[in-house]
Amino acid sequence: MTIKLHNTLTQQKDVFVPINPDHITMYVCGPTVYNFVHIGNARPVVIFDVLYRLLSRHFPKVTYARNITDVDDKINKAAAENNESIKQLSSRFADAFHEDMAQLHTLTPDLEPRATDNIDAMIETIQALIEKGHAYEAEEHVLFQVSTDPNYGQLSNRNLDDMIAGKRVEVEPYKRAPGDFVLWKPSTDDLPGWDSPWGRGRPGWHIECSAMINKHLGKTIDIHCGGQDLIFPHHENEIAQGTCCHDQGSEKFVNYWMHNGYITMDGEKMAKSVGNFFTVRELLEKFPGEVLRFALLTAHYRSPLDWSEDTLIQAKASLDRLYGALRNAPPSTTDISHPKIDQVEVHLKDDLATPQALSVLHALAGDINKSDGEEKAQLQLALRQAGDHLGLLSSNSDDWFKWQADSSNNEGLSDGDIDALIEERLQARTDKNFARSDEIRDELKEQGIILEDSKDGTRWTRG
RNA sequence: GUACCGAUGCCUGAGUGGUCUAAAGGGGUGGAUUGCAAAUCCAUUGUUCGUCAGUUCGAAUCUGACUCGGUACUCCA
Repeated sequence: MTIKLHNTLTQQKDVFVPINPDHITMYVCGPTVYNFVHIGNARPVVIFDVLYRLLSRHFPKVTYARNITDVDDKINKAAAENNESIKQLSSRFADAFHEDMAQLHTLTPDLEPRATDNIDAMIETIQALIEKGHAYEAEEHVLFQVSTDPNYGQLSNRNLDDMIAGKRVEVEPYKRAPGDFVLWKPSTDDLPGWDSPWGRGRPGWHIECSAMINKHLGKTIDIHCGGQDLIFPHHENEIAQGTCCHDQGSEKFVNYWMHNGYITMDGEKMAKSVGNFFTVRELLEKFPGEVLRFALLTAHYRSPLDWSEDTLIQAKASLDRLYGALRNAPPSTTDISHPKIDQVEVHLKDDLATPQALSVLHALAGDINKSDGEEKAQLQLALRQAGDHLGLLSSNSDDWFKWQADSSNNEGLSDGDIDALIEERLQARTDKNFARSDEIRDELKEQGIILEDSKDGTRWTRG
């Protein structure tokens, strides 16, 4: 019954014990919206969507928050280049992000706070940190003084002495110690800024999450998720801010920290800065979103997942098999119980073991293909429901097999063209004119259309 | 320098002391089915888990060394 989650704080799988079983709180670090997201950015969104679905099945209320960072130096730069406001730029890419994530069948978070809507909360948090002696002003900046937090380094399992200060980036001269990080920084007139007790400026990167969690979810939340690359410094700094701003500095900020592994390309981390990435948008031109989602779930979320064309081809083939088992399934929304649905749940409750959960889906598909009648119908319902636990198999199976890349341009045969040719072929077959019949089938195959004859007629698939 | 992760069969990818003669899918091969196909079903393929030592009655799983690759200490999911 218990749910186990890998907690970066303890570096092991822990039994999930909620703060309040009647209301779970989870927060996922969302995108900085200055361009289209790549498939690596999509991984946490899909993975923690599975977590959200799981928690929602086991607890009466789950509040899932995912922020949108809409002020940041990369945004400022991009907006300036386009000669538009950061609001215009960030809104456009936030919309694009929502569209892309919808294609991946992810559920909408309950809250989606934006940084620029929460500047006041950030200023309050910074003020509290100054009052409690954890932050100081220097040259119009406000900095967090890391040495005042004895627990600093707890999440990333490192101590300041072991880190080589300024190894890769120059240490600013106004810092008291190299590890101190910016809470607030001044803006010149040409940059976005907000009035504050320290002059016109803008927030540092880490403060928004701490402040928004505090404001929207509470002092201590159950689960905080994100990519591994956020462990340090982002999440380490969030903990420092999020605990030190409270009266009881020892109050926990987050009970369970979950981090997903990287998507790699030829073994190397996919990253915008490296340039080795595919945007979700371009991948969606070639494959249905569900294929991307499935591919992201084939590996365990903490393992690296190497991305290639073959990854998608194999994911598509697997989904074809599952949807094949659902063909001619009776429409129904009835909740049913089946041991294999329970098996899926058992795997998901074990730190989101999605690969094992997917293997159960395949077992169900095999059962379906070997059964018929009422038993088959029941098994199909079970597969639909098991798939729903993973956010999969919600499409109509006929639509699935007729999915067409680039449906906007009219290259290739329309559904009507195909049906007409099948009609002609049927007549040829009735006449035992197999030469003509096979000719039509070969023509269609040239166009990527695969035919399947059965006693109930001929159906087709875009391969 | 410090901290950390990975290396599994043709491919993707589970498995962290015995039920592993390694899940599941993809791929290959043979058979059933089909006018022929496709889909489906059945069978089959891979004694093998980076290397070398060790612990153990027993290791893919634990320990040590090594090799290779990657990550963090910059922005990053």
